[in-house]
Amino acid sequence: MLRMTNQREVIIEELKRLNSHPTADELYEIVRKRLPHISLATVYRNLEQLSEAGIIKKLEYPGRQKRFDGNTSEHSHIKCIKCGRIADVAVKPRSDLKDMIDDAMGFKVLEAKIDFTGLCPECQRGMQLEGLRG
Amino acid sequence: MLRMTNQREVIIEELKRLNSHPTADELYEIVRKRLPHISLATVYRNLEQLSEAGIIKKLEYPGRQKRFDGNTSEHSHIKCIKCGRIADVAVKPRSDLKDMIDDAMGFKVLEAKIDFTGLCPECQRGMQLEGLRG
DNA sequence: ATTGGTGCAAATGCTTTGCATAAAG
DNA sequence: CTTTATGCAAAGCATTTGCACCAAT
Repeated sequence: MLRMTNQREVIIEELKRLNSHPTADELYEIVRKRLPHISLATVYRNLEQLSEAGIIKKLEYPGRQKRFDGNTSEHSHIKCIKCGRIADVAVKPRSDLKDMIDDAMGFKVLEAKIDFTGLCPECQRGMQLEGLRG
Repeated sequence: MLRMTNQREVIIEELKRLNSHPTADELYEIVRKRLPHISLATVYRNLEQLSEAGIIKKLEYPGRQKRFDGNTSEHSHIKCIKCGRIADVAVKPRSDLKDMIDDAMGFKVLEAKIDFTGLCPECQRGMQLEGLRG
């Protein structure tokens, strides 16, 4: 069973406090302010275990780093193609997406989720500036 | 501009011939039968350039390796959570998914796609066997 | 006392890059 | 001839792991 260590407690606290979706190393930098000797491996191990336990959520998107969410309630995300930032998104009630499949080639469909990508407000501004320059 | 080298030609040919969605190293092993001295780096570089040029498609899913598709026509995929295999999927005509967003937090939505995950026929069988054993 | 957790450094796995040489246009 | 491409080996980056020590139950 999971034991409540100091490290684990601080990792949970800090992640739940944030409403962003940090990567393991971003959270490591935050947690380090309270526990200067914590190891990055500990952060990785805990994020993995805590998401398995359903205490946090692991957001696996294509690209480099995984991101983590302290908010475990059902909600959708949108990811910025430029900076990788992830934001929460409110989605209208919808009919079951799984019904949209006509032919799944013998697969057993376990999950069907909408994957939004876009540009965050910051990167939209950045691109306008680039346009002015050249 | 892209030059047509022997290596590039064989990479395109073999990928378009397949109806699977190989990883870079899987395709490398296939191409190697015709070009034994080709480098894995060449395969990676070409897959990147060819997908930028729209000649093939890069499938970026969470998890370990990227996969590539010689079929560039619009179609959906489903990925097996166990073995990572990707299959094509036929999806019913649907209203614009982008309209499902109520609040995108200021993001400019560029893409909204349905992301299916499931178990491929082989892995379903595998799990039945495991069930009998354990 | 007995697990499970931690810090560290090293290893891993996929992918990218630097560089000298070779081939395409 | 001037790019662009290639092969090789080395580097990169996010993540995982082995191991000796430490701490929670």
